[in-house]
Amino acid sequence: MANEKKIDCVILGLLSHEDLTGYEIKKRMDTTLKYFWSASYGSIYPALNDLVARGLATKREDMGSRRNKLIYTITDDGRDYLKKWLTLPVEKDELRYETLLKLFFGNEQGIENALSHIESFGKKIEKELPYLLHAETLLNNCLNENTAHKYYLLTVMFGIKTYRAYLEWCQDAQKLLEDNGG
Amino acid sequence: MANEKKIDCVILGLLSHEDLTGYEIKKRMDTTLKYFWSASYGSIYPALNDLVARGLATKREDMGSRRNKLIYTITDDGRDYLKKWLTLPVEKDELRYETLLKLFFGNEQGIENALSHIESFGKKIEKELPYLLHAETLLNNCLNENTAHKYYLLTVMFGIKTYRAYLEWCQDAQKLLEDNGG
DNA sequence: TTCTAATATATCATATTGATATATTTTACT
DNA sequence: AGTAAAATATATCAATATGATATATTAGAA
Repeated sequence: MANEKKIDCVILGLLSHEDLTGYEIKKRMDTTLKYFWSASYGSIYPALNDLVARGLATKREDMGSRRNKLIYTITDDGRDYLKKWLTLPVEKDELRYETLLKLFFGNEQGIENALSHIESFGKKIEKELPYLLHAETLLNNCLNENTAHKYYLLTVMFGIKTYRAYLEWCQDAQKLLEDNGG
Repeated sequence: MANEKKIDCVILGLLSHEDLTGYEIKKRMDTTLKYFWSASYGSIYPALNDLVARGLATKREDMGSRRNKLIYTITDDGRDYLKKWLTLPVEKDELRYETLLKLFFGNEQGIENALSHIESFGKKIEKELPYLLHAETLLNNCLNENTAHKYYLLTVMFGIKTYRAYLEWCQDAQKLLEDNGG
């Protein structure tokens, strides 16, 4: 049981919470998980077919609508597979920030350009932080309703801590460039 | 001039500092850049050939050794390409942390498992932080030698800020799970 | 001298993205 | 009631990247 594809594990994880369509899985990725994971339709739909073929999920058509809606459910084997993966050591935590790449090579364009990238970065973070703070409040208020909530809260807390560190860094970085300018 | 492949930009960025072989480029990736970017041989070598074909870099054999060593140099066109890319807005900053994924779905395995992933994560960060602190000291001591140094320092400062935030989060996360356990 | 680690280039199956095509259904507006 | 726009939903594909591996040379240690 090696070589677990991450996309399989994420999908099974989401299906362990509730039955979902491929489209809904993508939405979860783009809202809840986007702070630490992402995936495209081009990986989600093939993975769903594959999970069904391997007996880790089942597929049914939604009879309640005329729409071509395919709802996926995790099987017992799928849940075992997910549980097993959860115990395996983490293989890779990767940060891939184009902003830092542009700053690292920043000498080629100079200070104004670097400052503008730092400003854009800071604005993006400032815009997203309120959503994390809101999520933190909500989760703190319903922590005892469902044991799963504290695990969601963990990831939200991570986002808040790092985003605040990012904003502090923006200030330090601006200061360095301005004091050390020309 | 749209659709710049990131691998092309990173390689040109490294070549803007000094002439390098593909192997040396990979080493830079795995040491200096690894905190915010990565790339494999499978993307580096084809990209180098492509850059030469497009006139953005030149290739020469190292005559000083019998080894099959190919040294790459950035051209004026390559430098223009890099400079242009540096002014374009950042397209994507992405964090992809398997640790957070396993924690998000952590309810399926429980608290002990989650705590063990947090502990591993914390140890990994504690191990890497000294290298960043060392780099910070070195760069601060030679900031006026080369204008490029302050740009390197910017990325090191980012690493230190975020790694310290990670360690704080580890403590908060452990506390939450232990207080809220069972 | 011989073994190991580092240097160096290269390829390839597998995996993923990002963009796009297609079609239906719901919502908002007139 | 009609219709335009937005959201829902599945799917595919070229371009790209990874991770593993093959191959060979050279430097340094024992």
